[in-house]
Amino acid sequence: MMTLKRTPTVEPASQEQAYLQIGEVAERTGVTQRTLRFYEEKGLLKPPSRLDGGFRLYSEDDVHRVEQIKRLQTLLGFTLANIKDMVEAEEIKSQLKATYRRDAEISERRAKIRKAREVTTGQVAVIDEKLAALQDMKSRLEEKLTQYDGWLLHLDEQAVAHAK
Amino acid sequence: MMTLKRTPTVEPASQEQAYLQIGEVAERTGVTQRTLRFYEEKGLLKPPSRLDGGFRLYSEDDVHRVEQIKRLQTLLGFTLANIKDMVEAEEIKSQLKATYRRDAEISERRAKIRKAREVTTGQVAVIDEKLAALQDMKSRLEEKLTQYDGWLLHLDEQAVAHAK
DNA sequence: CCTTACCTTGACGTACGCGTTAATGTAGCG
DNA sequence: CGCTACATTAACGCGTACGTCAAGGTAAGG
Repeated sequence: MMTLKRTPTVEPASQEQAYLQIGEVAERTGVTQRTLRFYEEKGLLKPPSRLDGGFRLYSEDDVHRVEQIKRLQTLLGFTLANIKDMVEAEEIKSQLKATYRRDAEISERRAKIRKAREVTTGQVAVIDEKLAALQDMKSRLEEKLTQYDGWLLHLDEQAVAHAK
Repeated sequence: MMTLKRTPTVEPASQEQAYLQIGEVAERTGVTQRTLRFYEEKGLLKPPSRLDGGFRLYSEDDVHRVEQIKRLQTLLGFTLANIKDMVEAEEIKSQLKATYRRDAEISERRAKIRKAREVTTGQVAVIDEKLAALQDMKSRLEEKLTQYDGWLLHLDEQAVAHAK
């Protein structure tokens, strides 16, 4: 009894990344294991490395990725397809860092960066739309609140008039 | 040929509301007729009045309602169930105006208003969360943009160095 | 009365985002 | 070696938000 496998399974060799199994990632991100596999299947998470037995090994970056996805989804209401486009734009960043210093085809690199810039600009535009809509909503709601307060005051007056 | 039923079908008696059939509403709001019936079925739209033949007759208010629903859904990512709660809170406002001047049970009216106030306050809180998340996202993206710009500048320098 | 445009109520179909078994494999403790 | 905790893939299920027929009724012009 009291078996408890509890340790993260893969200790860092010495100063490398601490890898996590799917259960740990699920716990830390608040999503289910099913969801993690689903995201992988849908291309939202790159296929993680595997332990010999086939167990998935995630990095801290993957954890942040998942958190990012969840924010985009639940708070901002993007679809997974949308989010996929966004994270793919992120991939471009990594690609750019990787290809660095092979200075043949500089113009190609410039083009890629420009495209990434355009994508990001579009995302900002979408966000600005949502911000505007939210602020509009908020001011409407605040108007309602002051209206409610006015009514309550009015009722107070009536009550006083009634009591006298 | 050239039959064209085109007129809104129900002319205002003289100064009343101009009522619209479902097709017109669909066109003006950009949703399908199916969606309008679906919203009605789900309680998001109150059952509209009907023409003798059974055809639905919508008011301008209904049109605004639909636009509101669509904003809440597509821009803010609320579910229809959520939105239903919100529009039901709106109903309370109408109810309150209707019941006005039957001053029996003032305290009951006060309670209803307080509850509506609470609901609205909750909605504002949700919106504030989303606003914060969006602003966070936006600043991240803007950081990325300046990073891209930096890279482009860097590439320019390299190109110059290469050309000299 | 016929045609045409517009509407009605079912009712089944579909895409998305996972949930939930089922059947099975693996890692480590005792 | 066996137990147990944890993992794997495959596949069917489900709630949401409609799409898409099907079969037919209605309004108005010709």
